[in-house]
Amino acid sequence: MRNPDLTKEKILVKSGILFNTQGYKSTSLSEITDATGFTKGAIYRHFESKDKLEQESLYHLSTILFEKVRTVIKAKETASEKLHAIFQFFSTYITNPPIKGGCPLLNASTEADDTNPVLRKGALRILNVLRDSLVAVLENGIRYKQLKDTIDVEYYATVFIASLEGAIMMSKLRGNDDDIKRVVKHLESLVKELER
Amino acid sequence: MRNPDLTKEKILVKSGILFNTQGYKSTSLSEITDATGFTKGAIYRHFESKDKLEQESLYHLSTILFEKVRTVIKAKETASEKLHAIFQFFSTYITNPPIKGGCPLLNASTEADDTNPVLRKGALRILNVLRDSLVAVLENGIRYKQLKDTIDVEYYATVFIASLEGAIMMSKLRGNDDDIKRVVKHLESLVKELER
DNA sequence: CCCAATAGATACCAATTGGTATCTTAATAA
DNA sequence: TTATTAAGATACCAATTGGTATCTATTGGG
Repeated sequence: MRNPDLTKEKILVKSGILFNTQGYKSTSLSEITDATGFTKGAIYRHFESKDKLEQESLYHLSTILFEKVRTVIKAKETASEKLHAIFQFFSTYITNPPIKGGCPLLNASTEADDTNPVLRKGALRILNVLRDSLVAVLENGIRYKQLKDTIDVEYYATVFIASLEGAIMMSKLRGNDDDIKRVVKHLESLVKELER
Repeated sequence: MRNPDLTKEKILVKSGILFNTQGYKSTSLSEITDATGFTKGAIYRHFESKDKLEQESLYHLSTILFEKVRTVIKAKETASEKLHAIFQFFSTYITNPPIKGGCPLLNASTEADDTNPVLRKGALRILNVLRDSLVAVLENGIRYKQLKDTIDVEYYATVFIASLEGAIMMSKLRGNDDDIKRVVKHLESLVKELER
């Protein structure tokens, strides 16, 4: 009947949804107990404080995100195809959200003011991993002669992430995928220019 | 001595900073009384509820933003120069923030989940005004033969805003302007292609 | 100069916050 | 089967939350 590992997992899943939709500080313990069906006693057995739960929850959200991105990348052969797949993944982010409440990077980053170093650190990690993934795809594309070797990979990785994240914000706000589709279209044309 | 209009203005200014840095729901009335030096009595005389204060505060923030953008645009002649000036304005947003706590659009939009229609509406309004401004600049550029007449203005306005907002998120998170500068560089080159 | 209106301060309210101490119940090892 | 450990529930805590009722003091109009 009892399964502490599963309990912790359930708490992470449910609180992750709440944190990602309502914000970390604005989500109360009682909302988490309501959502999970567990009591405060159970939560504080698995997490030493709410801050720690927020931290682990963000980490949990990011691993879900990375997993999705990684499988999307792995499924394709060439750099262009991989980039195309990543863009496609983001363009369905609003209409078919893999994680409720929008992008965890955007959410955590926005909430992370100077008074919340934990969220900031977590968000920074997501940004770095995401960037490293894109840089790797671009570098491999250059190595295997799929892309021009004059490409500034950091530059394009930055442009890709910024455009996609901004577009997610816009599309989520508007409630449709018009904006993200426009941006993806633009990024597609950008990638075409990078091909050799 | 007493000046109710000034009092209201002061409350809006101070609470605006707090809301924009810490978030709307996470900022408490007591933080606002501490920051303004006024008491709850004063605040509730000018604003019927905290929700209303949040709403008016966001509106106040947005007018500051629009004012800045508008002067930046007005100071230039051609469409390219206007766009250049807007990009420049955004590129100094992190190192020299006109409003503490990052972009009000990004912040309000991220916090505005389905349970906060007031913030959502305010954010949507900012996005629309911003977009309309860019569209107007592009259309005028076309009209006066500065830009190619084949341009999809909505498309480019979206790409501009998404890139800039995403870049602001990244640069604010990283604590430097590397990312926003990269993105602006990219947008500059985009504009070059639009010129005729 | 005084008085009515209003700006703002003070004092309260129930509800909720994160957190803790304690208790019960379920699983496990002997 | 029983004793031990740990999982989770219950009951509490002080502090804080948004909000209100009341009170004081300042203001401008007559």
